[in-house]
Amino acid sequence: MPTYVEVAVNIPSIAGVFHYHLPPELEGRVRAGHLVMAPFGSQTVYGVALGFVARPEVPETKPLLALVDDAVVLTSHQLGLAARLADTSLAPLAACVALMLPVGIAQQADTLYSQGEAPPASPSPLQNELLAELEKRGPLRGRQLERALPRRNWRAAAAALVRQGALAAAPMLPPPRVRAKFIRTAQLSAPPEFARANLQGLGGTTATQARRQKMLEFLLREPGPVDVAWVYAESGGKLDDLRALSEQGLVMLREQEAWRDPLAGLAYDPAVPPVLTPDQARAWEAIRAALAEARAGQIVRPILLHGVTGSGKTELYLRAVEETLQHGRQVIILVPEIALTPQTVRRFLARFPGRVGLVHSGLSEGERYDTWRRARAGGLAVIIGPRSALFTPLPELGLIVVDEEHDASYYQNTLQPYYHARQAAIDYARLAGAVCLLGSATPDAVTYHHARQGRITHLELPARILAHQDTVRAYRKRLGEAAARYQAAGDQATAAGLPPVSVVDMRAELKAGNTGIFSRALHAALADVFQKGQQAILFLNRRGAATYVFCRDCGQALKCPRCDNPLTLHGGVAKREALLPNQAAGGHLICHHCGYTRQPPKTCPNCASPRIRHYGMGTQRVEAEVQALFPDARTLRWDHETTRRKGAHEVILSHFINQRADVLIGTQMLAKGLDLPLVTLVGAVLADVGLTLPDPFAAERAFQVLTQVAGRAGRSPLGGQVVLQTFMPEHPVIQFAADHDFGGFMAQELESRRALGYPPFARLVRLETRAASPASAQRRAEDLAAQLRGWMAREERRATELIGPAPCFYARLGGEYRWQIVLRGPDPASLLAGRPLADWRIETQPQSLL
DNA sequence: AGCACGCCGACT
DNA sequence: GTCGGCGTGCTC
Repeated sequence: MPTYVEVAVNIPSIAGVFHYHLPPELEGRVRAGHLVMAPFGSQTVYGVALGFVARPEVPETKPLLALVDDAVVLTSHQLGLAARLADTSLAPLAACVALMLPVGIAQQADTLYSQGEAPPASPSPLQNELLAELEKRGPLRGRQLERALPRRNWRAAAAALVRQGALAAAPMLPPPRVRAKFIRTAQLSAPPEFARANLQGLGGTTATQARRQKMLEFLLREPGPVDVAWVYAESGGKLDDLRALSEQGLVMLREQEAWRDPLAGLAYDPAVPPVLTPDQARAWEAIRAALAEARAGQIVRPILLHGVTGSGKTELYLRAVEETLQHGRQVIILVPEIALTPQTVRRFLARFPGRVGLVHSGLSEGERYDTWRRARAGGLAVIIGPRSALFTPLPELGLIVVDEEHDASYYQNTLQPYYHARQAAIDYARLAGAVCLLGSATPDAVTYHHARQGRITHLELPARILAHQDTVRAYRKRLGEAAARYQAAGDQATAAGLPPVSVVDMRAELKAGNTGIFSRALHAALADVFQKGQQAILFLNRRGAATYVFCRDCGQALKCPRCDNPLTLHGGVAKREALLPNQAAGGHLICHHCGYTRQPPKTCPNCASPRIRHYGMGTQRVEAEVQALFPDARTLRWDHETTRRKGAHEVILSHFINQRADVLIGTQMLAKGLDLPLVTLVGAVLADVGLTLPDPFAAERAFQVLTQVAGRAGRSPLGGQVVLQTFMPEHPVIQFAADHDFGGFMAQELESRRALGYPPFARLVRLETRAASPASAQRRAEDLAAQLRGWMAREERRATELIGPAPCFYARLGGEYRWQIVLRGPDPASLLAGRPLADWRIETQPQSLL
């Protein structure tokens, strides 16, 4: 009676799991979490053993072919997390398992094509191209042919040729792309006295003799095994010399596994932990207690560490890490994608030298693999990285930190599974018996609500700590300013207020005859900052900017007469003309809720002003304006265009931090947790952009981005100020942001979510389809809506509501037309479990309905 | 993902 | 009559 194994095959789009039996040679060797090779249809694939079953689902099973690696690729907790992710995201289990495999370890199967014996009978042009390609390049894999003949149906052409015998096709499984790296080491193997006695008579010519002598002398100084490359460098010798010494019994040659360490060569100073403020000390007690409870085997609630920018959250992370490490457990620290600057990492490196592993997109495949392997072997105790770092295998996970937990980069929406790393971290911590620590200055509405309800432990750090005493001292010295002008700051931990925010009504500017993009107040503030040699940030909200249509006299955005949703402009004018009078604009206005369409009006329906504009300007435009007004100011742009190059973020940032520019002009990226000491002015060029998007999460996003960007000012004893320019000065989001009133904003936002039935008071599922024509997308959406209504009726789901179908806000993406259906209710995802919806894009925790 | 099977239109 | 388009369904 053979053993049956359940396997998730490494083809992410395959929904099911499959049963195999163990051949005799693998009996007793395979465990859950092992990477195995299995026959699958006509191909051979990699897969992950999930566990054993007593009785296979099918009468005939095939045998597993091989065990790829003796160590498991997924820990038991990771297998649990994969199953949980598959359940909650409705994605195939194989896709969730694939998420946790290091890139390159499990290649996907392919077919190798080579020229056949028989001549092709009347080949088509495509077949000739295919054969010519093989003639030129030799045998090719399917993936290579795909690239050589993109978007052509070469597979059918190839199949016909195979039938004729003009082409040979063989299934193949590429070997894992990454391998451990080995280096050769040398070590003295004889007692030093013996080696010294043998320094003469090492054979060969005098030159050879001298080289080998040098080698021995070097090894006499080095106690342990050393990389042979060093030995060569010291002696001018090579492997033959070492071999000769080895034969004489003087030297031992060995192969040693080497880690490719991305942090090698990064300098840091060990740091001493500072004294905690009373707020920090209180929070720390709660965190320490939770860590102790978790170690005692209790399930502990996640913790929200809620503190304004600069309130000392990072120090608490560091203490929690230290405490966890002291008990022999490991830590994962998730950070937003962009925050992975040396600035962030250095504090952890300084505190835990040699124990920190860094995961990020800039690593080579080999470096990433080695970090993964080292973590799995227990050689790294702290892993820092973006959302994917959550899936680093660790033998005994004790703590997961999610820094800036509200950050949008924790949500994956490009590939299946569509999941939120914050939720995954909470689930994973529970499975692994670890503590999950969430930190933010502006927590997500859902997190915040749960913290208020007690489902998450809520710890607050209300006071700000002054930072950057040293930088500011240097600044004062340089400019010779009287230090007395600033309040004397203590050596450590002095409370500092949040910067004052002024709201500028751009309608009044217009009435006063100022038609420029900067108000008089912002202009004066910029002049002051430049004159003092300080720095400024100009923030431009791009989200929704292109379609924001509003009246420049009364500030009203145009709304749908049927459902009061903001109307959006489609097919409008080119961006550079966006601030010209309306007659230049074409296109039409659409409501994305109900489909209402109209021409852009000539006058404002609210106040009859003819000055209706749609807004659109880029960072280039702002930069040009600054240069025109302040010819001496050095500008620096930080936007999508200037950061496309790898490492560009770091370059721009260090440029600005080192004061090689006076003003940084950028988009959303500016809002991330950057620490820019000399910035004393933040200007939001048009703060209301993004408020009028037809999305239930628009207000929260806009508030977050404004609060975060305002927090960039005044992080030092120099103080600072924020200027928000707006056409809607009375809008609550602008008001709450200006008052730094997170609690007030959230109270109102949650009340409105409750009234309208949005998360956290209901759950949403977003189903999206894409098609080449709008009509076919619409038809598919309507067909599914009918089907969904049928299922809802059959299951008597009266509390579940179907919204739509409607075209998505971003109705065209990559040449395809998008339509969507939204389900809302207590548990709408359960309606879809197990349904045949493979070609639909389904998000169970949508972060936007655009 | 691959690949077979099966059903329709346009070529030798 | 066959080739080849691609829609559907299956792989333990």
